[in-house]
Amino acid sequence: MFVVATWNVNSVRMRLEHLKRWLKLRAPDVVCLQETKATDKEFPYSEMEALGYYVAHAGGKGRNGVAILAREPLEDVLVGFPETDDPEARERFLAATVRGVRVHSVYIPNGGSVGSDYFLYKLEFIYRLREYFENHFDPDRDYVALCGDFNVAPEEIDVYDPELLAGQICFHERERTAIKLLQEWGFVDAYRAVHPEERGAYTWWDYQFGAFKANRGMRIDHIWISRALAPKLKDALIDREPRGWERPSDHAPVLAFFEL
DNA sequence: ATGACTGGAGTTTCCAGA
Repeated sequence: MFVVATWNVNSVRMRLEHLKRWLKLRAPDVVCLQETKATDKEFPYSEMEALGYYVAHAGGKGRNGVAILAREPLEDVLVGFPETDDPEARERFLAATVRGVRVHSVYIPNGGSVGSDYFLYKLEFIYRLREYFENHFDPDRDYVALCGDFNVAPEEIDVYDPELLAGQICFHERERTAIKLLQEWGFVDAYRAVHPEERGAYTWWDYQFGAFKANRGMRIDHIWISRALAPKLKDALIDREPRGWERPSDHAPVLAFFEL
């Protein structure tokens, strides 16, 4: 089995013990991390290598930051969108090839408040992702995985209260339209493919309001795979366990299991 | 009705997160 995971750790330095514990527990082959909140210099390379992982990291000071860990060497590492020189994208978009799969660790901007400049940047970022996949891959031939914190819950069943959250950040119609267009390039949502009807399956819960205990959350972290890769998918799950550990990330990891 | 939590920067308070 070839196991691919994604996890927004909300600071790799604050979460280092959780990350190490979880890597030993689940032993995934590939892990995409987001919100490492670390410069490349601050990233704990040696700790990951000690656990048997090769590492690619692209980060900055204090915010953002994405990484890919893999048990095999990472080939053709790409930082940021290849056709633009958006410095922020260099902390939010990282790609590498592992076992013939082109893996992307992406941290789509949160977007701040609906209608702000930052919200427009979020939409633009999603449209640029669509263009990138259009320009570089064929969804019916290439093994592509898009993993990360998308900051968008695609469907009503992906949020705890669709009426309350309609029009709010991460569930606004414009975000959902953009993310749908990205998916229509040729991606299959791994978790939803395995659990098509399941409600209450979330990957993020607010630190406040006892949200995790009450399971008031949103499914905003995803592993999307190209149609070509989809027949190899055997299982997918959201690992709620580390969200219950002491001083956790506010996100839970998502895992997808393949027979390549 | 409002706030309620966390991490980081950098200063003792603010911003961003979602």
